[in-house]
Amino acid sequence: MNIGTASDHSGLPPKTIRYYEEIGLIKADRAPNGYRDYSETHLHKLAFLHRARGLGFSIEECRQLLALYEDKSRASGDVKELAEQKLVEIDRKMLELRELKKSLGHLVEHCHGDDRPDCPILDSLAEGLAPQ
Amino acid sequence: MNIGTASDHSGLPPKTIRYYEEIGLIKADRAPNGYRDYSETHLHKLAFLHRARGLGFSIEECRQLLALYEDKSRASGDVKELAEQKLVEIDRKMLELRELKKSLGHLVEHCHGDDRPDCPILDSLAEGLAPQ
DNA sequence: CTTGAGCTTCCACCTACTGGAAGGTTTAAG
DNA sequence: CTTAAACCTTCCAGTAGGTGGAAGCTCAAG
Repeated sequence: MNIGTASDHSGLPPKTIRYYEEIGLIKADRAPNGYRDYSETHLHKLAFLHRARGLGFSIEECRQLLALYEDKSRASGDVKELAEQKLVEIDRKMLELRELKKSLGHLVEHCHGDDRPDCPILDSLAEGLAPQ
Repeated sequence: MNIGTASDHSGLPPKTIRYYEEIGLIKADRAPNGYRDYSETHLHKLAFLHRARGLGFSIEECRQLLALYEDKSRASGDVKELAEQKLVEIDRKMLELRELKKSLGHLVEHCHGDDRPDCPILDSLAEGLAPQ
């Protein structure tokens, strides 16, 4: 499948997919005409990259995460350790999202678009910090 | 409080804090000696920025999110709409994190660092895609 | 067989930092 | 008091991760 279709399915712009190939993150096959050719497996990896990057994982982290899915890495105990470390990081991100959501939800509830002058937002922003 | 202390409390490197000031994202007061001076409110915003950036929100999105907490924005109905739109995005990110976690958890469970050649990872990666 | 969409590479530009130099300030030790 | 470490300042260059656009090739439709 061509890069445009792969783009549609993965959510990544063609430019970005080419860039990822350029930096050795994910290499496409080539059709006889020179066009990049993507398989379902490629699609999965691209969609995975889209998700992971959108969640704040760096390219290097994505490279590690992708390595987890490659045969050569699966034989090593380091891999499991890396995955577990990423799981901890994911839990932290989920917690942060919950806090962010709480802050914003608070805003939506209490500052409902009229001229009410009081806003408890900074309080909820303060989550986890010393009180003012 | 000085930039170093603000850095310790917010988790953002001093360089990044200065950069955020340079692009007009968050402006510090100045002490008589010319040093930047941060209040608790500044700290909250910096910690908020740290969280939001780490979760994949762009600088421009962070600028919008910060605007939600400023008086001038609170009088507008657009603000509520923006916040609700961000809430949808946060829910999506949480869902994606759960999927990512499922994939990785699967890996940790089934590929336990020995030489087992079979791995169901690409299946769980395929979450939401057409089957291979 | 031409027109347009889609692909290729290459190069420049953009965003979001990050490192380092050069120099002023504050703190703590001698 | 002074000197050294650990701050802080600005400025400038470099890096990471794309993104836009030009020039040119390819493919499917009319």
